[in-house]
Amino acid sequence: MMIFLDPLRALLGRLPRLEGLIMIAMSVRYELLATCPHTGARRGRLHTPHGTVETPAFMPVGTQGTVKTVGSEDLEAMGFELVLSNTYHLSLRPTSGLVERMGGLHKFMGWPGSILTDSGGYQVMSLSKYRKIEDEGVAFKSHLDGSALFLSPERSIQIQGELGVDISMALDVCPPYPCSRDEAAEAMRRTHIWAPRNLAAAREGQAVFGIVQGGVHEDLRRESAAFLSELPFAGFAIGGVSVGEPTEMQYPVVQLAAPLLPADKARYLMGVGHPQDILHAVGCGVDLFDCVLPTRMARHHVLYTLKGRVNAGAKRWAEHDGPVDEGSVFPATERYSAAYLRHLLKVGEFLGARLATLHNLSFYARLMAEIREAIMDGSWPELRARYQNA
RNA sequence: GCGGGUGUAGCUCAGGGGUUAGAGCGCCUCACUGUGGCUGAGGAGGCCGUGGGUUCGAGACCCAUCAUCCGCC
Repeated sequence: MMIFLDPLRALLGRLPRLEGLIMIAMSVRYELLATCPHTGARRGRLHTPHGTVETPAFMPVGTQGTVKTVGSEDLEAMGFELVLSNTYHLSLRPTSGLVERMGGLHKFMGWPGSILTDSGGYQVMSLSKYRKIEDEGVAFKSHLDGSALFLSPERSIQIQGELGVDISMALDVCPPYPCSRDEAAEAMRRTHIWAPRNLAAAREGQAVFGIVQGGVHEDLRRESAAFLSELPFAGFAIGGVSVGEPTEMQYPVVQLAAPLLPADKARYLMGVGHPQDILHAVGCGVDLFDCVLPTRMARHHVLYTLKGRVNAGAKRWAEHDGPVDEGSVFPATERYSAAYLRHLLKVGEFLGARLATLHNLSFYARLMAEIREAIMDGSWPELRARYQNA
């Protein structure tokens, strides 16, 4: 694999905009405030053009420029400072050009906080039957109407620049699980070839995060972390996890990769996860998370509680005149009984999905707030105990 | 009151003499990880209205009865 590194470094050395890249990285800056006395957890701040993100932080997923069923005012009220959106989906509809003409994604969705966009790398996996990967980029056939969309690293970064987001993710190749070692190595190779091309395509002030690949293979993960760490990314992500692998295979990857990433930059674990997964990863030194679970589970009638997930559509709630989650009543949902929520969910009313989403996002917001607190005051073991059934 | 129809799973209904009675919806449990906006996988649940009869054998055929629907007085 080392055979790929030298030509890439040579290529990087010839990039005309390399000097500017150092400045670009400064538009997003990570500030370390404290480390946990019990684990490798880090308490920090991520400074972006749209404010400060207290870390560790969770990003609600807003693929189509909206966190499904909730508004930007709701996200603000729950205390979120950073949301995730998506290059592939927004470039199909309404197109990045339209968003740019409307003043950028922040203004378009009425969101004053920070935004990070996935590059389309995840769609390389999730929409695998609609695309073909080459070294030049990924040729998609739109899942909507079959029209062509070519995402190269340059194009993905350009689109994210037009969207005007705070953090652009590098286009990578996210392999599924299970996959052969050869597939994982090939995905990593392409991700590495593309890494400097992503950086070179960035506008002035556009922060780009690099993504570590390597599947479940220790040597590949080491190689990927080492390779990417030498590039002037504004932050680093661990990709290619939460793609179907069992928990016991995900944890060692995080444990290995997180500490290998530069300590002065933010570390982002993509697509994770369950509350337990987040607690584990924070303990390994991860600062940022995103996951569809709280929002998708809500639409599937499942609420997160400290006692575990609860099916809020179950019949046992039919005449329950109190909240589903007795222990934690969140402001957005406290006035509605479990009986009413169940009714809304069962008949498919939008409000049901919205209330469940508000509940789950509030749960995740509180989890992250308590994580940040526990790192500072040393109460990490107590926090782990509190969430052991969540 | 007369004539006709229908009674099978919580609901709507298949099955019209031959192993252990089925479907859709509903119900229950589990799954969902950088979102293709209610998906997927399992499971529970029936004295086939009631009582008699025919038959080796009845959810099915016969008689009675009850319930219910439609039409006519």
